[in-house]
Amino acid sequence: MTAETDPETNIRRPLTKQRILAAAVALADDGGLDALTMRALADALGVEAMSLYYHVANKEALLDGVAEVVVEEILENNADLPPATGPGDWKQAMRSRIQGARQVMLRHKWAPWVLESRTTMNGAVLLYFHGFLEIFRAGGMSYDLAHHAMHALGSRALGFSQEMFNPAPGTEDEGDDEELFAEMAAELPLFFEFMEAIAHDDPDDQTLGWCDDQTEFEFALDLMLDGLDRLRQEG
Amino acid sequence: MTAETDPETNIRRPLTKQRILAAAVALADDGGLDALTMRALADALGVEAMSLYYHVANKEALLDGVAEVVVEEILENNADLPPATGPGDWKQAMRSRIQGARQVMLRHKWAPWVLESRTTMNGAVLLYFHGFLEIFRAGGMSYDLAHHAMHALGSRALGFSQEMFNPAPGTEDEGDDEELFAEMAAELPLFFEFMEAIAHDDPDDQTLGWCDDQTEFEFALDLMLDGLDRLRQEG
DNA sequence: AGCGTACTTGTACAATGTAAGGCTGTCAAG
DNA sequence: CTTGACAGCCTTACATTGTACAAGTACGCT
Repeated sequence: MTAETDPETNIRRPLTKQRILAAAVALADDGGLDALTMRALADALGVEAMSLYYHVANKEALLDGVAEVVVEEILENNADLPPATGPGDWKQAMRSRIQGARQVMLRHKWAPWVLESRTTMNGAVLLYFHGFLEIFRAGGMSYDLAHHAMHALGSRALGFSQEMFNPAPGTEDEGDDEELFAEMAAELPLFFEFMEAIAHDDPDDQTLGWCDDQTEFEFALDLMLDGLDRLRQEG
Repeated sequence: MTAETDPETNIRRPLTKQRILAAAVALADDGGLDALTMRALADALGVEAMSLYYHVANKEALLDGVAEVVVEEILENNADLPPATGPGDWKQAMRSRIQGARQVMLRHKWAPWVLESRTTMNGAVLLYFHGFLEIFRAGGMSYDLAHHAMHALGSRALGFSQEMFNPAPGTEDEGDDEELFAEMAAELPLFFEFMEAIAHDDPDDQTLGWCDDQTEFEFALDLMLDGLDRLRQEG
């Protein structure tokens, strides 16, 4: 099976890094990160595994590329958002961009893991954060506060809050936790009441894991933004 | 090489799950997570790889166990901390426990990755969060607010803020980022000023990655705690 | 036609997790 | 003491993965 000619159009369509990355995203979208192996990716492109290595140094580099594609998707997604004009709307400007990022994460539920496993930045990320910087400045923050703010937001700035103990996306093994809860509730009195009180279901699919639904995400986000705004006012 | 008898004491020391987990932690401590393979672990215990499977279902189960050991270490580490007595000191009680957790994370820099990759909870985690629940209640929070608070704190509750783009612990590939920064600074005007303004070195080894030094951690932590306290007062 | 460059493939290997079944020592019951 | 059963450990083997290496193929240029 050679990939020189596309069987449909019969036109030669050489492999490119872009095509590879796009295929990688698609592969992960249906099948999860585990499905993204070099062989499977090559297969999806009608090519042998080793062919990928001409365009991509190794798998880490591939994931770096995938991460960049995802952030670029955020940038496109947010392209139409109005800029911040001053201290009055910096918070709203941040909020809408972060929500935009979150939309992209909901499209690619594996993306948080890829992003968190990257060790180096890339152009898209820098651009993305540069946008935040503009907003912080428009809001009248010092560089120092802006810097703290970015770190404080952490992964939330990219639209997700990587919580621990998320049942793997796709699989339904939440049952294990339920068991444990029931078991411990007897010994840990508060937990019983607690579990009763907070029982909340999640009808829509706005979840990125255990309890990380839209509501929780926004709660924490606003907590941060409000806190930052207060610090900003204090100078 | 059979493991029946310990060469030193010449006493038979059977494998146990505890010994395996302890060895796993030690292995990861020097060598990182990559060094924690079933074969290497078996080697460290003077045993064959497959012997581990009698005590541990598979590698996922091993990591589950390791995660639990780490949280148990936090619990021990925090055992002596005074309880919260009321609304006046709930924040301090939280703060000291989270700092305690952070100490443990600094001892096991690989632990954040293990914890974040777990999909199910365990007894130790439940105990740990139960302690928080007691504090929240002592502080006069509603269960609902307590619940939000836990999620908002997220991984910070366990002593780390898993930021993106952390140079891998051990390796020094921060250079890549520096390059990128320099490259983009020309096009992104704000960044130049920004980088100048925030340049901060990190003499002590209190870091868990890129900029996640003690200062940043505490900044975000206090932002959250202060915000929560405000919500608490508002009822 | 021939040649060099850009791209692709075939083959092969090492590292890893783990399935399946065999070996061995210990200990209780006969 | 013998016998059997079982807990604990090992041997062998295999599938999956990333990727080194070298040889192959197509295509533009002279």
